[in-house]
Amino acid sequence: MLDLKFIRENPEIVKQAVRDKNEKADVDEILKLDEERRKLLSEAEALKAQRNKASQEIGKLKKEGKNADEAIAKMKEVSERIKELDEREKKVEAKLKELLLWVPNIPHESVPRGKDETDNVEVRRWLPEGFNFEKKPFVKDHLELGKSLKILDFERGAKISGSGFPVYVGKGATLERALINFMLNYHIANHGYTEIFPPFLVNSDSMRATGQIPKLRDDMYYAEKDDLFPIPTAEVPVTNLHRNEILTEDELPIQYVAYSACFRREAGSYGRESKGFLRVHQFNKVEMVKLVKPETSYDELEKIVSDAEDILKALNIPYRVLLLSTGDLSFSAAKCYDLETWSPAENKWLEASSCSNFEDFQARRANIKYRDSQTKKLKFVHTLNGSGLATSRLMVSLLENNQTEDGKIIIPEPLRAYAGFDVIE
RNA sequence: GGAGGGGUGGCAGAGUGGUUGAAUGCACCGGUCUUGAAAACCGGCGUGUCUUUACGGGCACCGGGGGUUCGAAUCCCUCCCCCUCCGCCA
Repeated sequence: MLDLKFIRENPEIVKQAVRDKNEKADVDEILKLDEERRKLLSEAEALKAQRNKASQEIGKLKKEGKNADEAIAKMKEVSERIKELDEREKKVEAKLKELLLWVPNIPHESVPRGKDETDNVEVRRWLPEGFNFEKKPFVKDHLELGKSLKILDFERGAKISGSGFPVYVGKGATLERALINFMLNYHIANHGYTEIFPPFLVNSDSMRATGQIPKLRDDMYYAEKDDLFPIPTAEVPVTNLHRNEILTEDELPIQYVAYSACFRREAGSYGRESKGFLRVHQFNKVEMVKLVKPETSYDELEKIVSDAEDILKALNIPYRVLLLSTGDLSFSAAKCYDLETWSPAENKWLEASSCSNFEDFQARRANIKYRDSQTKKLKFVHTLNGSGLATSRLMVSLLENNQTEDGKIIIPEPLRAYAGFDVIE
């Protein structure tokens, strides 16, 4: 959420952001409601001041045993008028708040302006020793590998839950678990994160705070009976850990890493990159979340990207880093890098991580502040998160890049101790 | 799911309709004292919002929402959360 005062003072910047992000929030309507609300407020508050004063007088009169009927009758009228104004003000405010939730965050000045993902900018790429993009003739895709090695079962997943719910079998299941543990331990040991194991179902306040609702509501699963949402990412519960809290400056930066299953309806995306692991309704992800002081958040963003890259380097997986253009930038983000891993079978890059700085956009919704030691004032923290990483897309690259001519999978060295085997055959 | 108890400022904890935004203690900040520190003493110390060039002023907030009243932390309704006991259960 943006600061209403900021919108009031910089409507053109906000409108530009709405256009750049291909959103359709009605800034003019917001400004109109804002003005109306303030007008109603000042009128109602003047009357309340009058009423408060009179009520004190009445209290005094009664204490002295004097008659206060006249004053009471007069205030009764004033109270009626206040009630009327309050009701109108509340209606306007509710509408205003609803509209505000649809205003996207403003892209950072360093974000390239563009209409969609085709305008994203490749920042760098990293390729293992001796790697080349030439497709070897024996290369199978992850579906074929999963089937021939009996480590992935999409058909039975579809039977028990529907398409997009893969089942990991045998060494496939173990490898998935090894990958998760490796990534968690790596971030804890080398990057200074504290592990969180969060709830996988959260309430609507949490979903609103991180920005999933209202905009992405249809992409979320929902347990109506209990008013709970299965999380689309650990970002939601972990960022919300400190919702409505005032942190001390010396607690910052806070760095959490969390594994969670992630649940996404992916409504309307059928047929689009939906093969196998490329788009699923449930997947596993290790997520990094940071709460930091505003002045450090862009440095922290670079660090979080590099933390995710370290995993890919350790696993020897070819990847590239993209800086998203305004048109591809998510609703809540001010700046975002994607990490894409190479799939030799698909002959293309696959998004495996997304690292974003939300500045104070989420903190404002979640009401997460800290007290600045210099000014003694409360300020909103900046929040960031990055996948470190999502296993499904990563698994595609991992399997495909490590297959041998005779159809085996060589397990990358760092995962062997976790998996307990060196090869899948 | 059933029965009972409870949610007040950073924390602890008073307060049951009329100068209570809220006693008191702790914590915190400034000062006096001290070579320094501690103790003691003095003073300060919530958030949001509206208004004002500014100083300041208004309003709201005692878990959330609604109601009664001239007036609500205090009374009523409703929801949420926490604790204890019972039931069920991985």
